[in-house]
Amino acid sequence: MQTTGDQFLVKKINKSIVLEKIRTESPLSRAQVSELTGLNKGTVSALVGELIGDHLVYEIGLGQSSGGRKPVMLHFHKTAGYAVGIELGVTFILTVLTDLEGHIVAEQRLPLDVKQPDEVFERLVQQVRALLDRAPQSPYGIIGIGIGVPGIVDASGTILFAPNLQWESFPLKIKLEQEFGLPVTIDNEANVGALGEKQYGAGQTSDDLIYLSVSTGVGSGIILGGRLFRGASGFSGEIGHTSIEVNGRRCSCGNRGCLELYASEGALLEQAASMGIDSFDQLVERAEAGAPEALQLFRQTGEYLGIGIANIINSFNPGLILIGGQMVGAEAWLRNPVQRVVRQRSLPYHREGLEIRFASLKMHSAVLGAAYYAISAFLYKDRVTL
Amino acid sequence: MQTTGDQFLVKKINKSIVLEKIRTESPLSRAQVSELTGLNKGTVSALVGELIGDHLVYEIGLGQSSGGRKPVMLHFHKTAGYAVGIELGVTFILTVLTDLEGHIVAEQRLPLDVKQPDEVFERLVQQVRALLDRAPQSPYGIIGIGIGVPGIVDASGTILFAPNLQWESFPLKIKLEQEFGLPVTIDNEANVGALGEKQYGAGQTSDDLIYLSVSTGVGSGIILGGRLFRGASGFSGEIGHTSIEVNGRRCSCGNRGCLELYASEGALLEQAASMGIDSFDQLVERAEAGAPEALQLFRQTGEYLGIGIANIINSFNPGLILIGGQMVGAEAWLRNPVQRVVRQRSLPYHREGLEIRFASLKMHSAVLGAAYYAISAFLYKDRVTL
DNA sequence: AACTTAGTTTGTCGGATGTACAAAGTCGGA
DNA sequence: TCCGACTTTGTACATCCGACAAACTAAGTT
Repeated sequence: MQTTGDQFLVKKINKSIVLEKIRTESPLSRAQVSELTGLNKGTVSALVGELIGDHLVYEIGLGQSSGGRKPVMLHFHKTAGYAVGIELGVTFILTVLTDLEGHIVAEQRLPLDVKQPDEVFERLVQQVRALLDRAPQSPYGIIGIGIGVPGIVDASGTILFAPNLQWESFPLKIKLEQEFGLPVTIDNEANVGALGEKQYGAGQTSDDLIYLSVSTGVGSGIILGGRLFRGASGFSGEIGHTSIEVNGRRCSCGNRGCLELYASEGALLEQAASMGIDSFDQLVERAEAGAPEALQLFRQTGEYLGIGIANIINSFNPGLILIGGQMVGAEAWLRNPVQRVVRQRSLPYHREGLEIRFASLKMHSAVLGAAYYAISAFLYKDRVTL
Repeated sequence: MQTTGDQFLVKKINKSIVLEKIRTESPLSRAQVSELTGLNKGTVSALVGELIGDHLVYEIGLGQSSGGRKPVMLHFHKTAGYAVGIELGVTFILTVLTDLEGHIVAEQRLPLDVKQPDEVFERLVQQVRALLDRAPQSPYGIIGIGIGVPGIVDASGTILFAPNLQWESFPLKIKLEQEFGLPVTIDNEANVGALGEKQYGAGQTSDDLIYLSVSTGVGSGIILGGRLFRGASGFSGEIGHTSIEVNGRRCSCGNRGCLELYASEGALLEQAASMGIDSFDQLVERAEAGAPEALQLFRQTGEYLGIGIANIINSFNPGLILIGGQMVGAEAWLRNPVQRVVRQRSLPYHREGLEIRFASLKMHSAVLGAAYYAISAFLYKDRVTL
């Protein structure tokens, strides 16, 4: 039984449209909203009235006249509530408190030296609790918790498998909801990163974008037609485990020649070990100092990354590719080799109108995406998009 | 200015839902439609009344009573109009006339020995004209022409590039519309093939499926969330030109180690040449006779295909992979190697709930998909889906 | 006769729309 | 500087449309 149409549906649609416009393009007057959306002036008036009652919109005062009565300018009420965004990393927990526009009002980073699920969960809870204490008063208070994790998550919010944490079947969503009594949204780190960049970062211009999260491994978040594409079971985007070398090295996943064996932080450090380097930051320092081996290593990584990206371009024909994760720190040395290889290997028509950029939120793509997840779940609870 | 909601939108949505239900699950009574859709009985009555007035639904008579008044059974009026479906191949033009349920009522196949755009276009027009003459009388007559082509098509219906036909920038849609004064829909052969299998063939069960068209090259049609995904500019699905071998052979596309150099009819025939074989059918004959070299060739092709498919699975997490194109003729020898390699190389969670099948419409996937394109454009002109 | 099921009719309700209008401006000319 | 003409903003009100619930008719079964 699918969603059918009735008057309530119509109202939900229109109210969402009005809120969305004000949220993304404020300040706006009622008249401008009517103009921009095509909705009747009276309709806009009524809906804005409700949104003001909902504390989601407020009047900021009079604007400039353009030859007639002065307009009443409307703003999105970004402090009507706050969201918690979490990135559960392999070696850290990053938590932020944001307003409804995704501005960070508090931030905490806790290094992680343990991996046991229950231990980690306890620290996670502590972090969130500390953050909640710092939340300002607001009409709605904390509206939800969003979290990105380094693993595969099913529809019920259970982490099925997180290789780098060595977790299996951990019902994180349910446990967090029980702990805090707040709505919890959870997804793969690459998916929330994609969402973050699309909403607040370098991805705002494109509706068909692929966010590549290049860290220990290579994951991706796929946004098609403006929406996150999760695949049939919610596991889409494991681009790090596509094979680019039929008889390449064996990967822990069972496949051979996986992209992330050649183009990831893990692959990079493995090779850098022979140079006596054991962290990404060290390697970046060397490159900054102009060490040829370091530069060569980055160039090679960029080239492999370009191969993976060309494959994505030919398959998906996205409008934008965003490179994120740890690897954004090496943008200076990666940019050219990536671009060159993509130019060589992708199809000409696909390349037209395509952009390749680096994530602009840097280390915050995922936390902000996670927070936005919670925010959009709150703002558009029963939203219907056409 | 986006689509906003009003009463007309509601009606369009509901009318589409009712028609869709009757079209796909007839015979149904009004009461059953109400039950299945969740729409009020009165609403269904009114909408069915209109659909009957539109000649799209008719009453077939009384059905079985289940303890009360006998229901009036409704049927989709599949002969209210006819659609033309065309597959423009490299060596042939296949045209069909179908009713609105996609049943073929007339079919023509013309071998093509020319490639010049104007020549081909002329023959195409002749074929269509001959088909139109054979169309039965019906309330709507011919409702549209759908066509699948072996190349890249832009949003305006221009064939930008068709390598195997050696065409560039040919405005096929506009020319056909001028010629026949009928609505024309046009898309890549793999995309219409995907649509055909999804609608009438082996893909009816899945909303996230990838149709692999394995013929001279390897293309794909990607259906996500029940809709065809075209990419940012409409060129998605060139999976044949994803690289599976970094330093593999050069491909005409500029890339190296492209999948279709290893797993396509073209690749197969190239290798079969040394056996004195120069057509796909000959190779199949040999395999049927049990010739070890032929069997080995198919096995190898299946293995490479499996590698490409594993990459697709890990990237997209589809619910179903359909193998179509010429290669369906070799299902018997391909099935096992493909399955084996996919089992070895795809991620376990992605493999769960995934099916790999061969296209069930065989050579008709594309024509029927093309016809369905035209049919759905007619039935759901201003449809809005939620 | 009592109960079921199918389908229609009728009145109600919610929400978008168009029109009219009041409020509050701008602007140009005397 | 003042005044009248015109603009723009936002609200009020009557109307229309379509879904819905409930009552009702029709036609069966048990």
